[in-house]
Amino acid sequence: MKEVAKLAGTSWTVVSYVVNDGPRPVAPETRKRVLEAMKTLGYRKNALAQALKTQQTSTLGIVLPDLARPFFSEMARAIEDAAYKRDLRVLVGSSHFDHARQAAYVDTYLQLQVEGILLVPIDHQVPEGLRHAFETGMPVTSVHRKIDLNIPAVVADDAAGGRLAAEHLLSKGHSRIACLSGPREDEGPIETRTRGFLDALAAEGAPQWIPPVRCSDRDLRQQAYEQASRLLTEHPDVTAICAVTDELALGVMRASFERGRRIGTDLSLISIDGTEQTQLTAPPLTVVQEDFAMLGELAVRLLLGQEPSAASTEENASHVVPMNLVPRRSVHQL
Amino acid sequence: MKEVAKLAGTSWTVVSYVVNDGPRPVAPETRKRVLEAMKTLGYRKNALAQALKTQQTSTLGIVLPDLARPFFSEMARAIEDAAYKRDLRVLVGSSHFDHARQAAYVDTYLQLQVEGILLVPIDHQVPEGLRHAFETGMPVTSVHRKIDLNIPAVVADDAAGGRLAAEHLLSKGHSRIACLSGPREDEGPIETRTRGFLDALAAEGAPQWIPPVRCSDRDLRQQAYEQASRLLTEHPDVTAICAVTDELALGVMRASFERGRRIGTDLSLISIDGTEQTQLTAPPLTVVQEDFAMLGELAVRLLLGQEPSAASTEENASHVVPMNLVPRRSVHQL
DNA sequence: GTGAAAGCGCTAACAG
DNA sequence: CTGTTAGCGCTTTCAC
Repeated sequence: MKEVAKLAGTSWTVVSYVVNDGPRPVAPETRKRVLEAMKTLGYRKNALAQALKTQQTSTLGIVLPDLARPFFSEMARAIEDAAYKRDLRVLVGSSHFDHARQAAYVDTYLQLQVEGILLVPIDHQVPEGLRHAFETGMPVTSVHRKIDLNIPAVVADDAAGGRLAAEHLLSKGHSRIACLSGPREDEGPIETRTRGFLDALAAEGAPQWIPPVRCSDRDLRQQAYEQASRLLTEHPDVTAICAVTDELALGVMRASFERGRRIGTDLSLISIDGTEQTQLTAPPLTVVQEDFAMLGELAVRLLLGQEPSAASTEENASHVVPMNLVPRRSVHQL
Repeated sequence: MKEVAKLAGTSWTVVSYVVNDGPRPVAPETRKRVLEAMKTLGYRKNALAQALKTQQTSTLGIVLPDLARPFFSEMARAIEDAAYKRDLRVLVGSSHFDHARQAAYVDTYLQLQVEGILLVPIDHQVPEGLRHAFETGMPVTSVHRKIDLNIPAVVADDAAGGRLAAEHLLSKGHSRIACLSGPREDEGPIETRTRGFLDALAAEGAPQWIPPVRCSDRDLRQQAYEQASRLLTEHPDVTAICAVTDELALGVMRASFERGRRIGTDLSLISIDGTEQTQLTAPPLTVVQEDFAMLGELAVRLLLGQEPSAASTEENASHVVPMNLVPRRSVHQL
């Protein structure tokens, strides 16, 4: 900067003024000289120094379980897009479902003076250090699952998701409907979806036919396949399956493929998530789709305090983004 | 820091010494007091200030086309993992195949004084500003495709990938083999794979049966499906298809599903990429797999100058990571 | 073993 | 309109 000032024959203050276009006016003449000097020197402001001075890093930190899983990577993209629009950069880290790593990322981000932390938590536990940071003013919002009554959250309407799936299957005349779900938890998206599904079934006077088939967390994708296989053999008369996540649904597709049951023709399948991969399956999957774009948008708005904090309906400041039924080819009329 | 110093009844210098565990020794007694003070005050070092002083941000910048596409998100994860191991944080941005946005990210990262930039380029063009940065000492490496003879790159052995696919199909007795490829380019991974495939076919005395079917970049996934459909109708006697990317392969699966041709039974399919989603298809896809972990690892090593710069075989400092055949269920013996 | 002081590159009073 | 100056929070010589 000094260099630029010298070359332009002025003081660095003025250079700062033109770089930031303020806060004081600069004579057009001077400005031109400065601009020129910047060009020839290839000057680029040091965002670090600027941040140190202004206390504004224009950077967000994201911690999520696994950057390579479609569900999370679509979330990450949505968040990144929302951030980009607002001229914010994002640091991203995968926790790999490891509490220590999750906490480590939170800590680093704190040290880096991010403007806020977006956490897609591993489970309900609040990472070491995050609570304190939040209470002392660091903006924090949890995404996809709530971890604390006070920490704002933006989650999908998982219960409605389950309900939509159930209603859709019912409306197509199914009654022997199975549900493929994840490990039983106390709370969390998986459980909420499952419950929403089951409740809707009951509400429509078609109570659960067989209990939800549970896949354990370890090696989930393999589990999905195995449990689905078991399901199909033990209950050959099942006519429709609701998979609580897309990955689970893919397991069902494989299992039914191997048993010669054609999805969308003699077995219906619906899943909840709606990641892009479900468009590309054979046949394309009917899904209840999470609105990732809105989720991301809302998450950064909430983080930046640009959202009316719709604590109206919820006990805390959490926002709920709607889920939508996207009919494709995997559900047939019975 | 001052606070901590005061509470510990010493000077901030000493606090710095204990925080960094150096460069001067500290009396165990004093150290304990400082540590205590840090705890009670919840002190966390300001990484910005530290970076400003030391000129070390411990941060890498990544720019890639689309964070949500499995191919890139697996790359991103691999890079993130490699970075995490070395205590480096990563900023990530999606260019969305937009040159301006790609350049914008490069520029921001430069301003943020990252220690290096990892670019997964949109095409062969070197983004505005990147070349200059590189030439003035900023570590830069391009990943997945080369953009410049001087800028180090780490790419997969795409030609070998194509060859492996061809050889595998041939070894299973196929001869009416089609190739589903992307838009024709001058160079780049897609083209290299295609060429490798074709060359191997010729080398094995089984020259191309029909020319590669090209999908244009616009709406690639839809194209894959449509072109595959066309291929199957126009050439019903095709017995094996090599899709040059996983996304293309998914299109083939859908098209063949609709035509009642069972993959792995009466139509063989192999694809190149090997993203995780190919394990979950029905049937699981036989693929030529890119070693993302090694790619990421190598990329950051190269970036940090920790790699012997194996310019031996290549004209520039690019590294080539091997590709591996992963036989699954989608290729049948003829 | 400890402390005072300079300075990383920038912003923003505050004078001129 | 422009220039001087004092820090932002930290590291690190250099004296004590």
